[in-house]
Formats: sequence, structure tokens, C-alpha cells
Amino acid sequence: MDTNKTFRHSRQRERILDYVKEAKNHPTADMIYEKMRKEFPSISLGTVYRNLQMLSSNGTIHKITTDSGADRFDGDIRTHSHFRCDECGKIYDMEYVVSPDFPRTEHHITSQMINYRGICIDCLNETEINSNCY
Amino acid sequence: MDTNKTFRHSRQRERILDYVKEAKNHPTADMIYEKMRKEFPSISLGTVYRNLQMLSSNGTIHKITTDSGADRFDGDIRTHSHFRCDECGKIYDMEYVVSPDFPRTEHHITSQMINYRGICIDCLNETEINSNCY
DNA sequence: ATTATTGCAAAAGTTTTGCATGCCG
DNA sequence: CGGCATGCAAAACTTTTGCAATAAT
Repeated sequence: MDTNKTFRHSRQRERILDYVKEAKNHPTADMIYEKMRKEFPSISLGTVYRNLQMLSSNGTIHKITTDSGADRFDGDIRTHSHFRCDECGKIYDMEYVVSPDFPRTEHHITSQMINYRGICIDCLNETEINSNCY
Repeated sequence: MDTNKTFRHSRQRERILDYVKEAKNHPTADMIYEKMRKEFPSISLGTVYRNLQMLSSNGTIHKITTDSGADRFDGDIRTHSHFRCDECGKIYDMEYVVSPDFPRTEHHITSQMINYRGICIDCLNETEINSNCY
């Protein structure tokens, strides 16, 4: 097969990658777009999506698919888990705790992902405050 | 609070639930819609979405959010894992293998989900056939 | 009778894509 | 130059929603 394609450098992609790597909040494509507009006022959303697509499909960053709304991106590609709050939707990084056992299967497993859900500490505190109001 | 709402029976919802329960292929909303049209020629996609939303938010079925494309629905709510093929996108049920350890966290974890990814047996076989063609 | 549910259609939100232009190697 | 990447805009796709009509209790 000869589908090789040489990748060129682009300032936009470089900065998108920088930002995803340094961001702590697992930003959506749109959040990244808004951030990039400050540096490249004429950057297009399409460019952001194309670069995020490229970066995540070659494993440089991770795409996090959530239950609701837009996908999020994570520059931390070390193995870790995510916790998603069912109340506010925020995503937190979690320590990776897993047994080394893989299920018996005929498929070829290349990666494993553990996701937790529940109520985050902030929402827990808010609920407490509200129930004290009675 | 008095946000109680009595649920009424509807033939559409009943059949949607039946189908999701019996389907083996984790269908998308659109697949379910197409199936239902055979029974209810004038059913609307909105009705399908509304019922899937209701059924999954009260835990009768599960919504599976995948990396690409539309959400899928699973009528099997017993604890199990999913394997998603990176080649063809198919989703397979997997045995649930997990250590009982939860990560130490300040958040309140209510559920845990393990997802595997890789290449499924069918795609593995196809690749083999193709490489034999040389 | 009351009101949850439906069908229809429009809208909202996210992501992809065609095309001419610009830029990297 | 050759062709990858961009900006722009339109389109594709998934999901939600407003509203009047219908149907369940």
C-alpha cells in the first residue's frame, strides 16, 4: 500500500497541541477554538477539528467521548481513568486501578479504559448546603 | 418537591423496549426507528428518541456512547463490559473482569464501566485474507 | 376530563467536507 | 513547484424541542 502522506508543520496545529497538553479541564473542540482565536483571529473551526482528529487518531492526544454533548480532548496520554459527574458534567482524572486480568476473548484487545460516574465533590457540597436550607 | 409525573402506557414505547431487549447488535436510535416504522408506519424519530431517553434515564436500558457516530442502546443491563472494534465499529459484549478496588477519591462513585478497544475477530480474519493476496 | 404521549417539523448542536488559496519543504 | 494545511461556508448528522392532535387513565 502506498497511502503514505508526509506531515507538514503548521503553527496552528503546534499551538492546538500545546494547549491541549497544558489544559487541565479536558476542553471541547469549541473551547479550543475559542482559545486559538486569540492567537489566530481567523482560524476556522474546521481547522481545529481537522487537527484534533489528526492528533487523536495518531495517539498524540486522546479523545474522550462523553454521554452528553461534545467530545472532549485530553493531552495526558498516560494511562489513567476518568470520573464524570452526573450532575455538572465535569470530568476529573482518576488514579488507574485495575486488575491485570483481561477477559477471555477471540478479539484482539489493544486498550482498556475505566470510567467512573457519580457525583463530584463540588456538587456533593452544594447539595448539602441546599438541604440545610429547610 | 412535587415533580411527580405518572407514566402512561404506550404501544410505541412497549415495542421499542421489546426490540432493544431482544436486539443483539446494540442498535442506534435510527436503527430502532427504521425497525419501528414497520409496525408503526407513522412513528416519528422524535418519539423514538424521547422513549430511549426515558428508558435509559430510568435505568431500564443502557445508553452506550461511542467514539464515533450515534449513540447505541443496550437492553442488557446486567453488569458487563464492551469491546469496540476500531476497524468496523461493531460493539461486542464482554465478560466483566475487574478488581474490587476503587480509586481513592473525594467524589462519590456510583458506577464503573470498563471498555476495551482493538480489532475484532472478523476484521482480524479479513486482514489475514488480504495479506495472503500478495 | 386530564394530561402524558405522539407526529410533524423546525431548530439546535456537533462534526465533516468541498474548494480555492496559502504555506511548508 | 508539489501537495499538505488553512479559511470559509455549506452540508451532514445526531439529538432536542415547540405545538397541536391523539390516546391512556
